[in-house]
Amino acid sequence: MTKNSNSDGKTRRALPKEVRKEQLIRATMKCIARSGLSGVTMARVTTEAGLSLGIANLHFESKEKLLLETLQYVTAEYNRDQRSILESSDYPNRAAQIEALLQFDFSAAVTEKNKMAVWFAFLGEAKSRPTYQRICSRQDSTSEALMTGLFQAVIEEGAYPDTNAELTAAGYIALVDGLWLNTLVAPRRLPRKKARRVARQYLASAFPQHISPES
Amino acid sequence: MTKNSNSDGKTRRALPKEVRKEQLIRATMKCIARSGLSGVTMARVTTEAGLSLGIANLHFESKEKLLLETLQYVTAEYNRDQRSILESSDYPNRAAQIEALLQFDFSAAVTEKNKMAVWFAFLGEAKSRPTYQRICSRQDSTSEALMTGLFQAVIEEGAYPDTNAELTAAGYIALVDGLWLNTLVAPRRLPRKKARRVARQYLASAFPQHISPES
DNA sequence: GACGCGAATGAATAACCATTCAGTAGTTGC
DNA sequence: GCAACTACTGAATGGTTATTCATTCGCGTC
Repeated sequence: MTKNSNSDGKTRRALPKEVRKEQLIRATMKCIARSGLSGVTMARVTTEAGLSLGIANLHFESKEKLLLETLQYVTAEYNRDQRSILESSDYPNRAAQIEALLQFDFSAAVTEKNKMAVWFAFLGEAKSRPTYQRICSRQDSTSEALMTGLFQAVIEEGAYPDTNAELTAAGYIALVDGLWLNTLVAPRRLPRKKARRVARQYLASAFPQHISPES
Repeated sequence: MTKNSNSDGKTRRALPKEVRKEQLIRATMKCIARSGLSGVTMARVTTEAGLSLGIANLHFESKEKLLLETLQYVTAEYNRDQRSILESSDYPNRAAQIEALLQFDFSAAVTEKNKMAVWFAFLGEAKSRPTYQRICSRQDSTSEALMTGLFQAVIEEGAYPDTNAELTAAGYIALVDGLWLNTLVAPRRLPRKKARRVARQYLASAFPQHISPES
């Protein structure tokens, strides 16, 4: 065994920048979930990470940058995975693609408490901070356009003359945001699976020939 | 003319507690909208109100209480008016009642920028602050139950065997939240009237015999 | 096993901000 | 027009917290 056991942190240990950064970002997420954005202090974050006070300023330049990178960490993953579903041409049909989107949006990984807390903490401040706003806009033009395109194709396939793809996509995006928010704030009242059933019912009533309201 | 003209504030003027409190609450709303919850300071609030630093502690006991009363100010009005629509028996039929709900949720008064900013600023912190959570839960059991009851009655009237009142109500509540959020953060992408059209489409596809998808 | 480098520490610093309160001025009653 | 009272002011206070940096320590190299 080397002098620095990797288990618990009695001994100080030099580690590559990337490892420390991720460690601090995860600690920041926990702090935001536990005490809100305004309750985040450098002392709390570094204690949570089991490191010393100065470390956050060493790896990130300032608290502001630590917060920004934390937000980016959460959104980047979501955007990447959602994009890959929307842009894929590997699904047997469009119904399966929409189904995948639904499963993804309410998967345990996406709706993880810490991530949702970070997301909405920043959204709450987004209106007054252009930087947050830019990072937060997961429903950016591209994603919304891709989704509208998918829905339009489904509408043509299924002959749903009364359904408007653009409004349905905007609705789905907003509905998911709202369901996440309600699930985060009151998981008792709206557990994840119920949230998914609600979203499914939305899609089923827009595209009855493609999506069934049950499971 | 008395020594204290009520026009501009050169002269100091004693006013009843209620007037000052409302003045300070309005200033707080503006500050939250401008700089976010974490950017609110007593100095900013009192400057915005055109008063001196100490006044907020005089009328509210602490900053925390000022913030709490600001949140209550915003939610109380919403809850009162929404309740009165849900509990009224004066509508010619249930379709009109739902229509009123929709008009109300996307009226200019309800979606006013300052109010929405306050609402979501607190929601962003709600998970970690039980007090905020309690005040914020507009979708409290009672309202949700009333809405579910209304939808259930409509389902029976219209013979929509595949529609689930409970899920539809939960969905409407979440959709409204999500639409508000998107409208607040990116009014360009989702202007108020488009948000209303999205919500209308949701209700129209759940209750096609009662609500039409167009205006 | 000593040298050097970069990672990590945490006491000290400085900025910020809620709260206090002694003083000021408007208001009311007589 | 004079008290007595109340609303209001803002400089001073003290607590909190981001940031700095001199020092410590681990680790690879020779």
